Amino acid sequence: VQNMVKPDTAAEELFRIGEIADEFKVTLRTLRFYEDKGLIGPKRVGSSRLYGRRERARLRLIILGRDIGFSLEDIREMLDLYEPKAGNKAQLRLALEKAGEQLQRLNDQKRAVEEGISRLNDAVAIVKSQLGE
Amino acid sequence: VQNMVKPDTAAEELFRIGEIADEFKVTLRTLRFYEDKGLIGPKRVGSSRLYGRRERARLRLIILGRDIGFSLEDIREMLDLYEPKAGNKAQLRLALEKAGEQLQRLNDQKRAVEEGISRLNDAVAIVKSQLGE
DNA sequence: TTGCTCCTCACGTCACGTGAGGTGGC
DNA sequence: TTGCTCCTCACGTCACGTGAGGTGGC
Repeated sequence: VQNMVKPDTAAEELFRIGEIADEFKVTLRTLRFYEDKGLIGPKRVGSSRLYGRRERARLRLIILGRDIGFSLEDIREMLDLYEPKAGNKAQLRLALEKAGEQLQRLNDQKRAVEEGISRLNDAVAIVKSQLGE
Repeated sequence: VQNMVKPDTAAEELFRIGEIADEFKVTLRTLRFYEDKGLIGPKRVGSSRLYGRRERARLRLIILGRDIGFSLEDIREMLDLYEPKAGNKAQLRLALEKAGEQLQRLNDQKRAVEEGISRLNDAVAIVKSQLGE
């Protein structure tokens, strides 16, 4: 029979920068840059970086936010929302306000992307007919 | 009775840089930058710039492309598609290829934006409940 | 020893932002 | 003369890209 009891003192799984870069499809430079800006703080062994659960969770949010058009500074502020210490009411209200503005921008962006898709499709159709296909 | 005949030798309507900036919601600097990069070429009267129909049409496409994530260099190449001289078959095929890749990216981007919208909405709901509203 | 992966500077790039200092015509 | 709008440099900024030159352990 297998042992049903696993010690939760099991060491956290740690990844090297190259593995993280592959996982999130970013460059090493990008990961170091985000660290420089205070967005993440991997552990160190010697001079090498090691990324755990917390850093990977933050990275997911950073990259999502970045792809959506947030500045890294905005993202840094928002990340605090997901940290347990974020209990300050005034700060939460501020985050709500920012989120509202961003939702507006996101909807605008979605419309722009959709318009772009349809325009590109139109252009492709025209070019194809010009090529006689 | 009104005159039904309008001379089509009527002077083209020309706009100053400030008017164009308002219309397209960009800065003067942006318009001068695009000119510097060869994307537009307004007429000059003395040192002042004057924008006609052609420039405004190009600007619409430039800004749409930019908002959608094209580089200005990509946009410059694409603009040639809309110019009458673009008859070269090889060039049209190349544009088709580029358009296909871009459609792929646009669809990815649309999905990212949609995911961002729903994540932000989720976060807003959580924060609101924490604030007891 | 050779490869691989990691490291730290540090300059380059892209798309503008932001003054500085000045001209032109209502 | 004062305001307004326009002009040309030219340095700054943001989010990295891209080497240069070097270290560490399988």
